[in-house]
Amino acid sequence: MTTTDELLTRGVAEVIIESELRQRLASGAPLRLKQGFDPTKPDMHIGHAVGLRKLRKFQELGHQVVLIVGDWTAQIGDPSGRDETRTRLTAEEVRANAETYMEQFFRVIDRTRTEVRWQSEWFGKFGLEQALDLAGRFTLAQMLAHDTFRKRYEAGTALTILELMYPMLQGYDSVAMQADVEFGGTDQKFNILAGRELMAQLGMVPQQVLLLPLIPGTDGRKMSKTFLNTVDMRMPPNEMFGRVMSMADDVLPLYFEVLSDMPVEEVAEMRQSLVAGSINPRDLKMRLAHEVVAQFHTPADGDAAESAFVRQFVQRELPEDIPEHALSAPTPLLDLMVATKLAPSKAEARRLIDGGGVRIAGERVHGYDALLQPGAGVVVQVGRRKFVRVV
RNA sequence: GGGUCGGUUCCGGAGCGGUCAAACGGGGCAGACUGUAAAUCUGUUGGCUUUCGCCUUCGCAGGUUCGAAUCCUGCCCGGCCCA
Repeated sequence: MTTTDELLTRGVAEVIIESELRQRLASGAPLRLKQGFDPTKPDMHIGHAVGLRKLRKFQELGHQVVLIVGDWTAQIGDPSGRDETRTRLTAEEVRANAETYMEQFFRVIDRTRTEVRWQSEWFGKFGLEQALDLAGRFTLAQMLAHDTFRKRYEAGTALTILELMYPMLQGYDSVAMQADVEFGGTDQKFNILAGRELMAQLGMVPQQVLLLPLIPGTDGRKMSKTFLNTVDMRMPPNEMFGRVMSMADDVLPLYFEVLSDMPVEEVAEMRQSLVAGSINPRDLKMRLAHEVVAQFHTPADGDAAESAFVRQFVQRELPEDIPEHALSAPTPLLDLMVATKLAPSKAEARRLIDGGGVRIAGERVHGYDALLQPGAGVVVQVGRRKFVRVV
């Protein structure tokens, strides 16, 4: 059983207001834990799982999770951290994305102690009168306290009134759901505090806040779809394993802290060992990659992905699951590469060959004129991870 | 409504009549080194063509010119200033 101390410190960036939240936890009454997600993309990544895992720990202590599907806010687009207005999504796009979200939520959290609510339940019947009332409860000065808004305002880039409404809508969710605690990444601080503000104005007990750290992606920057540096919850095991292995070494302690159940003492030891250089980071990363795959798929998938990784990248053997491509006649290499998607165009295929990135049966290719025979069974390889077997 | 600056290849951002498929940086891809790490170094980054070359691309539509991303006209979109 997780202790309250660990619950509120492990993998937690900030608690507002800690003493109050401790009191409410101590009271023993089940709390309503709110977290919202804007389904702007079909895939969730393991950064999202950080918050979900924390919710799960609370659930194990008997608390109730309320997931808000931000079908309205997704259409505005959270301006936090953005230097320009986001593209607005249509209701249909949002709905389709939300479908896939459900399945992903429940890879981590307990379905039986979760209430899923759509914003359209309350905003769908929101009238202009209510919208204006909401807008009247916040001042421009308050909004400009938000770094993102202030910077854009000062830089003179476009900033719509609609975007200013975003925090208000998210805040209203907390009112509608009577949330006791709201969970979110550190980038959500302003929006979540707007919820506290609104609740207080309406005479409710302001929600407590648990802010979770944002984790870095494969390139060291914040994990985000926009940067193409994510490890997605729905990635196939081998790819997921590989992505984790390509992570920078210094993410290891944080990753173990927020994405594994490794005891905190052990995480602390690991951090020291890494600094002291008394442990090979690669071995730890293998363990992490295994842990991540086991968690989002199964432990057996984790084992399989690990041995496939060792075979392919450590021992440099061919992977087991090479896609096959049947030929009916002798085929020029360039055509084959395009047909099998090893290269997006013949021009790119030539560049890859020039750069020494193409191999046939393990031998580096030098000219463009190689011809592949049907039934040859040879493997054509581009780079270290793209393979096709010609049959 | 008026004035003014601007819309360039994935992104940022040069170019301002031919030598422009378009500098430079970022990102991506490939190679070297490795632990598919980081850092570093190298190459490459519209398509077709094995060469010559051809086609599409610089907000949109026309026009001037032997020739335009570059000049002109109209339109659309954004920033700033004035009202």
